Amino acid sequence: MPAARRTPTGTHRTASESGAETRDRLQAAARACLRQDGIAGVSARAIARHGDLNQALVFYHFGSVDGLLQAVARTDAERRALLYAERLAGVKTLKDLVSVGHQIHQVEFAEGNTAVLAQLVAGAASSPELGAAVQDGMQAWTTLVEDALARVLADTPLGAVVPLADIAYAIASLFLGLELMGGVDGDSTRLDSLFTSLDAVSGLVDLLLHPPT
Amino acid sequence: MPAARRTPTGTHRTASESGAETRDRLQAAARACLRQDGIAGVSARAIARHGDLNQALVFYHFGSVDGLLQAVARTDAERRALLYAERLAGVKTLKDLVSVGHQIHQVEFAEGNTAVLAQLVAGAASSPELGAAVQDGMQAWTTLVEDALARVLADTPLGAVVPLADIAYAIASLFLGLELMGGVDGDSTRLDSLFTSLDAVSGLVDLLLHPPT
DNA sequence: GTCTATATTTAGATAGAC
DNA sequence: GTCTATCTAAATATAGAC
Repeated sequence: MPAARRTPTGTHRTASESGAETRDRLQAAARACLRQDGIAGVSARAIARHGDLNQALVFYHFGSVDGLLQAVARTDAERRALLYAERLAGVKTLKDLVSVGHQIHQVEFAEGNTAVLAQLVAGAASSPELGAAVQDGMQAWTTLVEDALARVLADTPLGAVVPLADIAYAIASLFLGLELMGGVDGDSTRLDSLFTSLDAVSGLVDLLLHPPT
Repeated sequence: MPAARRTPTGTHRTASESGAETRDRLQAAARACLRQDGIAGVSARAIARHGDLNQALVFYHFGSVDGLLQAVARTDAERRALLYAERLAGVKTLKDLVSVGHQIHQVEFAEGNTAVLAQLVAGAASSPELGAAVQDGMQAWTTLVEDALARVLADTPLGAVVPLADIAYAIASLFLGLELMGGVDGDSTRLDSLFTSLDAVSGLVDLLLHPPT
C-alpha cells in the first residue's frame, strides 16, 4: 500500500489518483501475464496473481478481461509511437536505420514489449474489439518506419523499385515473428547476430546507393 | 458417416480404420478452430463444434486438448517438410528461391496453414509440451531454407558475410509475423505486392553476384 | 475503491451405456 | 470407438460489506 496523501475532499487520497494507480498496476500485471503465460494463459485470476491484486478489480476498472487487454494494447501503442518517433527522427542512411532498429530492438525485447504485442496480435483472432485496438498500434508503427525509409531511400533507385509501405509492413511483421520464434527456442544470441549481418549489408547498400564519387 | 467396410473381425470396420479417420477429423477441426478463433478460442467443445464431433473424443484419442494441438503441430511439420523439400530441391538462383517462396506462400496462406502455425507458436507460451512439438517443425522449416540459401549463395561474397542460419530463421519468422499481421488488418493484396518487389530486387542481386561477364 | 462471497457459465476430464 | 451424462475445477461477472 502506498502512503496516503491529503486531498481537497478530506479523504486519504483522491479517487482518481488511487484508481489511476490501480489501473496502471492492472495493466502491468496483464503485461507480465501475457509475457509469461501467453494469451492462452490469460484470465482475470491469472492477471490478479501476477500483480498481487484482487480479481474483481479487473471488472471494476475495465469491465472485462478483454477490456483490460484492449487498454494494454492502446497504452503500449502510444508509448511505442513516442519512442520510435524520437529515435527515428535523425536517421539519414540505411546503416543509421539499422542501427536505430537494433537499439529499439534491444530495449523493447529486453522489456518484453514485443512479446506482449505478439500475444495480443494472436489474441485478436478471438476478439474483434481487441483486434481493432491492436491494429491502431501497428499502423502507427509501420507509418513511422515508412517515413524513415522514405527519408533514407529518397532519390535512390531502390526507392522507386520497392513500395515503402510494404517494406515497413514487412519489418514490423519480422519483429513480431522473431519474438514469437524466440518463445519456442532458447534464442537470445540469434538476434544480435542477425543485426550484425544487417549492419554489414546495409553499409554496402549505402555505398551502392550513394557512391563516394 | 462413411460407408461401412467388411473386416476380418466381422465388425463393420476395423477399430484402427475408424479411429484413424476420427483422429484426422479431430485434427482438421482443431485447425479450423485455430484459424477462425485463435489459440485463445480453443477448447475441446469449440473444436468439436467445428468438426461436428463429440467433445469426449478429444480426450479418448489425444488425452487432452493440448495433446491434440501437439499432434496438429507434428502432423503439419511433417507435411510442411515434404512440401518444402520437394519445391526447394531445384532452386539455383536467388530469383528462383523467391519464386518458390512465393508459390509456397500462396498455397500455405490460402489453406490457412501459416495462420494455424502462428497460433500454435503463440500457444507455446502456455504449454512447454506444445512448445517442444512446434519447435521441431520450425527447425525442419529453417533447415530446408538454410540448405536452399547455401546452394544459392555458394561461392558468392554474400554467403561469406551473412550467417545463413540467421537469414533462414529470419525468413521463417517473417512468414509467421506476416500471417499474424494479416489477422488484424484486411491485408490480402499486400503480400503479393511484397513478393513482386522481392522478385525485382532478387534479380538485381543475382546480377551483382553472378555478372554475365 | 477495494474486498469477500457468491451466482452462473464454461471448460477439462471421466464413467458407463451402447 | 462413440455417445450421454456427469463430476470437478476454473473462469466471468456481480452484489454487498467495508
